[in-house]
Amino acid sequence: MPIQKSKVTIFDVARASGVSSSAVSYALNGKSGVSDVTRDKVLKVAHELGWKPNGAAQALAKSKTQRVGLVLGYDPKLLSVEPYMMELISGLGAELEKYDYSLLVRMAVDENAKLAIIDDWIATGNVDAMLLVNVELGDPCVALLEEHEEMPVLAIADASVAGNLPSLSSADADAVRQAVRYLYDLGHRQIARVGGPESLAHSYIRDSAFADVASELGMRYRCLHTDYTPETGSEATKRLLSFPEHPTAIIYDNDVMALAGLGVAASQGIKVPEEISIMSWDDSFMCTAAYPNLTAMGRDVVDTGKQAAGLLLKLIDGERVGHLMEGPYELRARASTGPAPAEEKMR
Amino acid sequence: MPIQKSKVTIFDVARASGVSSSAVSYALNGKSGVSDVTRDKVLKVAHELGWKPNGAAQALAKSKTQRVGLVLGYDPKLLSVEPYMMELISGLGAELEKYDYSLLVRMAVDENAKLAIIDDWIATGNVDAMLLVNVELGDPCVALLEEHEEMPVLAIADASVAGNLPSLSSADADAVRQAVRYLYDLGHRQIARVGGPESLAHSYIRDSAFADVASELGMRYRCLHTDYTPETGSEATKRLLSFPEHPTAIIYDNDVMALAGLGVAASQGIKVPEEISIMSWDDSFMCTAAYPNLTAMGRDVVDTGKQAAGLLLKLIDGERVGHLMEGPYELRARASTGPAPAEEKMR
DNA sequence: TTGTAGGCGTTATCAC
DNA sequence: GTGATAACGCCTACAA
Repeated sequence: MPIQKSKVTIFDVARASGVSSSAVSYALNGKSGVSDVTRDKVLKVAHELGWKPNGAAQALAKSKTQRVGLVLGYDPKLLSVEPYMMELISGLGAELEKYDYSLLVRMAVDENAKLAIIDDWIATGNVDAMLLVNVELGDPCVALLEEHEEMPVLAIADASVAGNLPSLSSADADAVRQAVRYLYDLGHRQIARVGGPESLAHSYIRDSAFADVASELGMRYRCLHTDYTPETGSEATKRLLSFPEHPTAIIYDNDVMALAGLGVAASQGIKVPEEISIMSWDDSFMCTAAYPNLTAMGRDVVDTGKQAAGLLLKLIDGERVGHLMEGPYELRARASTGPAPAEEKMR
Repeated sequence: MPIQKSKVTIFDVARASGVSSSAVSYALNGKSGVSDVTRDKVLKVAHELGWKPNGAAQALAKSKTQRVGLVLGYDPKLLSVEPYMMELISGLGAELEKYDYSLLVRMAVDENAKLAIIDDWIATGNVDAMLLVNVELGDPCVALLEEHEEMPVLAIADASVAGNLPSLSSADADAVRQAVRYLYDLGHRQIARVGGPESLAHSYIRDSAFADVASELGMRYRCLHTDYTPETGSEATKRLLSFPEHPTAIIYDNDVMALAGLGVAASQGIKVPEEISIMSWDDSFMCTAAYPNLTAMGRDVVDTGKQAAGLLLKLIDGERVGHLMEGPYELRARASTGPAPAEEKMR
C-alpha cells in the first residue's frame, strides 16, 4: 500500500534503500552514474514509498516548471458561445500531458490585466512558455513579449499581427477563397458576410480576403459586424434581408449566428436553401443539430491545440519557430446551401 | 523602465536598498519587523527593479503553490458541445484571480489517467487544492481523495455521490419539479426525457427525480439515454415519436439535443409547440438562436464557478465545508413549449 | 560507483 | 529594528 499521509522526500528514499540522496536523484532521472543494481533498488523503494519529486523544489532547482501558460479574456459568453477555446484547450492539454506538462490558466478582465499577467509570468517564472490567443491589431501583448525573448511564446494569430513572435495561423485566406468559389459555382452573385468584432485580427483578415475574392469573381459583397451573439446575428440578417436586392447567400462568422440566421429566415417564411443559402464559419455539433443542417467551413481545432503544444515544447527546448499555418479548412456541404434562386441567376 | 532581462532576486533588491534580504522579505510581505522608512524604500526599489518573488522558491518555502487543480476528461466533443465547462472555468478563474490563485488544468484520457493525475498532485504538491467534476457513481477518485485529507477538494456533484468530500451540487431535484409542473400545468400528461450517459451521477439523479415527480402527478413518463450528441438526440427523438401514443413534451438534457429534436420535428412536419413541446436543460445562446426559441432550464454556471473558487480558498485556509447547493435553476419559458394538443388534453 | 556539499530564491527563526 | 542563518526538497558538480 503506497499510501503515505506525510510527504516523503528523496532522503527517505535514500535511507530506506541504503544509499545517498544523489544516487536516488540519478536513479530516478535515468542518468548514468549509478549501478543498475542500485538503480533498480532505488526505483523499487521509491515506488513502494509512493515518492514523487516535489514540484516546487524541482522547479527551483531546474528552473523549469513543466507548465505552459494561457491567458483568457474574461468574457464567459464569448468563451462559451463557441466551442473553439475548449477544443483548443483539449488538444493543448492532451498533447502537453504526454510530456508531463500542465496548462496554467488565468482569466484577464481586460487588456491591462492581460498585460499584468504576462508581466507576472515573466518575472515569477511560473510558466516555461505561453500561448497568446485572441491577438488584436496592434496588440500591446505582442510588443511586451517581443521585448522578453527569455519567455518562449507562440501566438495563435496571423503572421501579420504576430510581429516577431512565432505564430500558428489559420488558413483563413485559402478558406475564404474556397467558400466564395463554392457559392459562386452554385450561381450566387450577391453574397454577404456577418463577421465578428472588427477589433479582432482574424475578423479583419477574413473581411479583406472576402472583399478581394468577391471582387475578383465579379460578385457583389457586403459585410456587417457583430459581437458574435445570436442577437446581433439576427439583427444583421434582418438588415441584409431588408435590402431590395438582398444577398442570395450569407456566410456567418460562427455557428450560433448562422443558426440565428436560419431562424430569421424561418420566421420570415424564407426557404433555406431554396431562397437563401446559409453557411457557417466553424463547424460544430450545432451545425448538424440544426435543421436544415448547416453547411460549414470546418477545421480541426483540437489538432491545432496539439500542434501548438508541440511547438511550445520546441520553443522551450530552445528551438527556433517561425510563422506556421495550421491544417486547411474543409468545406462541409450540407443542406443549408443550394443553387442561387433562378431570378438571380439570370441577371 | 522596469524592464529587466535577467531575473532580479531578493538580494539584488537588498543590495540596491542597502538592507538585508530578510528585511526585504518582511517589507514585501507586509509583515512587521521593519521600520516604515525601510519598508517604503524597499518597496520603491523593488518596484523600480521590477522584482517579483520567484514562484518556485516561494512555493518551496511556504509549501503553497497558489494554484488550484482541475482534471478534465479528455473528450473534446463532450467538452465543447456544452458551454458548461467553459463557463465553470470562467467563473472559477475570475474569482481565483482576485486572490492571486491560478488554475492548473490537465486532461485525463481515461479513468486511470484521472486517478494518476490526482495521485500526482497529492505527491508533488503541485496544487493547493483541487476541484472534482463529472463525478460518476462509485467514482474511485472520491475514494482516493477521501484517504488523503491533506489535499483539499471540492466535488461539483450531488452529496449522494461525493462521500465525505465537501460538495457543491446543483439544484436538480427542485428544477425537475419545476419543469415537470410547468408542463403539467400546460396540460401535458405524457412526457419524455432524453438524458445523458447513465454513468454520470447527475443523469441518474435527474432520471429518478423525473420518475418520481411524474408518477406523483399521475403523468406517463419515459426516458431514453444518449451520449449528449445531436445524433443520439435525434435518434431518441425519432424513437419517441414513433410510438403510437407519443409524448406531447420532451425535455432534453442539453441544448444541442433539444436543437436536434427541433430539427426532427421540423423534418417530420410536426409543429412546435402546437403538436409537441420541446424543452432544454441548460440554457445557452443556442436556445435563443434556435427557431422557435427554446424554453430552457437555466442556471448561472459562471456563478457556480465563482462559488466553487470561494469554497476552495476556504478549504485551503483549513476551514470546513460541507455539502452545499448552488443557486436555483430558472425556467425560461420561450416559444418551443405550449399547451398540450387538444386530443391529449381530453384523455 | 558512490557520497558530500553547494546552490536554486524565499521564508522564517534567531541572536544582536 | 535589523541582519546572519537555517530550512524547504531537489539537482549536480566535485571528491572520494
